[in-house]
Amino acid sequence: MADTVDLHTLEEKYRDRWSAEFEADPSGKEKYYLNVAFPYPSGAMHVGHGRTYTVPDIVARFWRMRGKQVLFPMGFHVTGTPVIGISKRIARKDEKTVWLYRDLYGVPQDVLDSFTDPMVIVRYFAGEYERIMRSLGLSIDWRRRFITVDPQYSKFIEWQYRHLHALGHVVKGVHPVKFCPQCDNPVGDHDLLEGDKAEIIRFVLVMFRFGDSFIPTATLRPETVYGVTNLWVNPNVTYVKAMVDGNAWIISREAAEKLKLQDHTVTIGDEIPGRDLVGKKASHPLSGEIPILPADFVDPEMASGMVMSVPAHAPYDYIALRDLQEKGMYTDIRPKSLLTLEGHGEFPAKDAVERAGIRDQKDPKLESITQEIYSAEFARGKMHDRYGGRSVREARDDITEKMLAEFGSAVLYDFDTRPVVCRCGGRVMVRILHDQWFLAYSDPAWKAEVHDQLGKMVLVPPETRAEFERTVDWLKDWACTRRVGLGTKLPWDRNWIVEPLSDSTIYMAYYTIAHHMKKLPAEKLTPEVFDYILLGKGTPSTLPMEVLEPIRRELLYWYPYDFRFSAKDLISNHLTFQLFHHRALLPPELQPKGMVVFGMGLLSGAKMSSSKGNVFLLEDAIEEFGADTVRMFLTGSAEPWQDFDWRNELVLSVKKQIERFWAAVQENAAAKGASGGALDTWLESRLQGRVARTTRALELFQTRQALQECFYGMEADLRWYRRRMGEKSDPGPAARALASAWIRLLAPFIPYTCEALWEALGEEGPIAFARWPEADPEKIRPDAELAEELLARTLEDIESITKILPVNPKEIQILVAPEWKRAIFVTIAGSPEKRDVVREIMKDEGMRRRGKESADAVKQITSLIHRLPPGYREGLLSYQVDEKGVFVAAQDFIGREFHVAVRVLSADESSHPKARLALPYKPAIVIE
RNA sequence: GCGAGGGUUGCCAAGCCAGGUCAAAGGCGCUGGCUUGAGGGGCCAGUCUCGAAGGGGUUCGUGAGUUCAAAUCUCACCCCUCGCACCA
Repeated sequence: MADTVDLHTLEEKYRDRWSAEFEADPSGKEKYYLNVAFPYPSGAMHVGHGRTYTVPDIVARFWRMRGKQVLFPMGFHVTGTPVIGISKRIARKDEKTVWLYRDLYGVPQDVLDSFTDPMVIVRYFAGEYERIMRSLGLSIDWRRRFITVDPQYSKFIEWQYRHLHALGHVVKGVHPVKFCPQCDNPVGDHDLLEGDKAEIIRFVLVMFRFGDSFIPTATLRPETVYGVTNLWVNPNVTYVKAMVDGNAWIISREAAEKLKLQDHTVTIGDEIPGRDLVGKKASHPLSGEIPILPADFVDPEMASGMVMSVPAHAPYDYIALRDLQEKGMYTDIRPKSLLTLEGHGEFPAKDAVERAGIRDQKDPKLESITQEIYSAEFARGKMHDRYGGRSVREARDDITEKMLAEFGSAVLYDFDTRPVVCRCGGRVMVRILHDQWFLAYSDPAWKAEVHDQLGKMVLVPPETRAEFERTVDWLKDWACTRRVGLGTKLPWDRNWIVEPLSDSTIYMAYYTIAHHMKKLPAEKLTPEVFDYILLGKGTPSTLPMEVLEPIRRELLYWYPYDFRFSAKDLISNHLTFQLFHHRALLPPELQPKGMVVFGMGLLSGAKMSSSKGNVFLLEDAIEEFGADTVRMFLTGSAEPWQDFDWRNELVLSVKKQIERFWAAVQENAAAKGASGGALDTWLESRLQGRVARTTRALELFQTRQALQECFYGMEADLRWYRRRMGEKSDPGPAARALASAWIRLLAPFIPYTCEALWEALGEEGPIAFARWPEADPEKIRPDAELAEELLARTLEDIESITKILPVNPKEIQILVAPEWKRAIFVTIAGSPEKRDVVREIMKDEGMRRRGKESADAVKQITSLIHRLPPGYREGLLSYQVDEKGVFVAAQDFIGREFHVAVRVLSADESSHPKARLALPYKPAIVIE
């Protein structure tokens, strides 16, 4: 008996043997192609990555053993900006970054010194990823590895974008972005110190004429211009007169700065104190001449810093006006209603303010009331007939258009919350970018294609379907080009780089041909070449058909992919994007077939985060526990789509379990016991069920469920088998069969251990290609399983009794129920309608003669049947179990268990009062 | 705030869609016993609570409801996770 193994030696040995074992070429076998979202190699792998890649590996190994030709490839995503930032921080010896890379990730100093070049970083970590993935035992075809800036891959991107452009899916547009004037760059939410939730809002500037100038008031509700009674200006703020595109505007200084970034030429001129404007008049063609009034709530940082007042419909305006009027000022101004809203009076703002008991314009409740009125009026409001009589929703669009076209209005973008601060400390503003290219995901026709595609796909788990469908509806145009970062240049506009998410949408197809592409010079990979390889169109001139034809054949062999795996955070972008691109670029027969979405990883209950240092490095985990332990823990503690929690103490117990498995297989495989009797039949029968359920679980990607069956379940069966057999005898042939099947069932999960055992048992060939066990229905013996179940249940009963009894038992009697009770059992258990059963039974002459005894039995048996597991109950109906025979055969066993003599007899042979309690499959037990 | 998913007995986690089979699988931890090579070994049992007989009582985020019957169905509320865009 080889008790322990040196896992590390063992793993190293097979790692070498496996180096090229999983290279997969087209063959006569049915293919199975699965892939995972590739990593961005900017740091070390942690155990969370470990699970992301182990789950598909288990699936790959499973199908391989089931005889499919399996492709499991891997590449690296290196496009984008993060590594550029990292290299800069390394160059300026940023403390936190150096700590992260040198101390946490363990990058050697000389390597770290070269990290000032971003390409060095990604190449280094791509190498590290491969090394660690190999040590984790991933069955990847490494010949196909590529990174997203390989020149051949860039050619592939160029081909895609030319097509998307030609199809009208890539369009040019204007795009407001968060922008830091200090950095002179757009900033993403992750670049922000403050205000990362701020959204860009589009305001319409309503231009009020004020002498030779304009006062632009910013609003989200331009249709309310008909209800304007006055303007608001903050008397304590100093405004400026600025020349904007040749016209004089009176706005806040902040607003002037904003306008500069939004396609306006702005020259700031004289200052104008707010209080100087108070009491003067302004006018607009749609509202007439109105006065300018003072209000403290007017914020110079908000939009233009000028506000038009609609007291009938805007609570702030109503309150500010009321405050003034209570002091006896401007009492001639009346709110002016512009729409009707069901459930509200003429002036909804007034109703709401009064209902909420708002005191003045500083009341914090005003915010929510404003929101409430705004939503209600937008959803259900109807303009008065004199203002067109349309719904607010429609009127707003009309009036916006009209104002922009005829009344000199402009658009001003601003944030909904403030402040928004860049990491550099500078104030972030909205800037309009031009010439930005977009993927037109908002196109309804394109969306419809993706909905259609989703309908044809298998989504695991099924709950994600709703989220995918929502995402498709919700998606807007996606800015798909960048000015900075690593990546492929947009072929027709070389000032732009294809954005990182946008260059990784159909790369799964590239894996199928990547190893061929590597051998071809990039400059020969013209669009025509890809047209031929991917679409079968044309005759490329740069390369001979003898070269291209096998490449296309390989693509067609593997593609489309069967399943794509990824964590759930990619649903709202990548996983959905790739469906758009597949539909746009590839024919119907090459569309994706399924996706599996993972949960996230926790480390001892806390979120795993590299930047916070709360990570457990995968390499350390493999070093400490062994690759198999890591794999089994990561896939056995939760199903792939559930979040999992890495806890060292739990991992350690998994390691012990594997060691137990190792010893148990050795012991049972070497067993020489003679062909066993009923017990071997039982074990063999159990095994068939385990095999069937393990297989089923893996077909459904349920790694945890599969392990429950093929690890813990098998172990429990084997334990019972050994316990029943007793110490002395040697395990029989069923145990040897189990050992062989067991190794293969676990091979996808713990391949190193299983490969070693497979070899130790003298089996031919690598276990990765061994035949997956199949359940043999001939060997399933429900009667044998029922008999053991009966025994086990009775054993439990005896145990619970002996525990309660304060005395040491000297003898156990098992009193089996008489035949007539079994007849009742069969009648009741077999009857769908339990109520009439009693009457039926009592019709029988023999039953009636027993009187109360049979009536009691009916009651007891009904209650017993109610408690039996359904499978067990049905089994007992279909198969006769000779109760007495079972207990007599197990007499020695029971005696051994309890160290007392055991007698088995029929209940009607005993005069003991307990004897009357005997029920079918629940014998009376007398312990004395 | 919006969209999606989730809250089960010390912990992890089945069960919930198809209501009774559920005091509720399995693993971990802990407790006790056995193993007459004790130390990260194996086996057996217990682990909500009461019980001198295999049984009873109270539980499945909170509160209501439907039903003969609810962890499972309905409604409301509380809490957690993921996503909310140019970022991998």
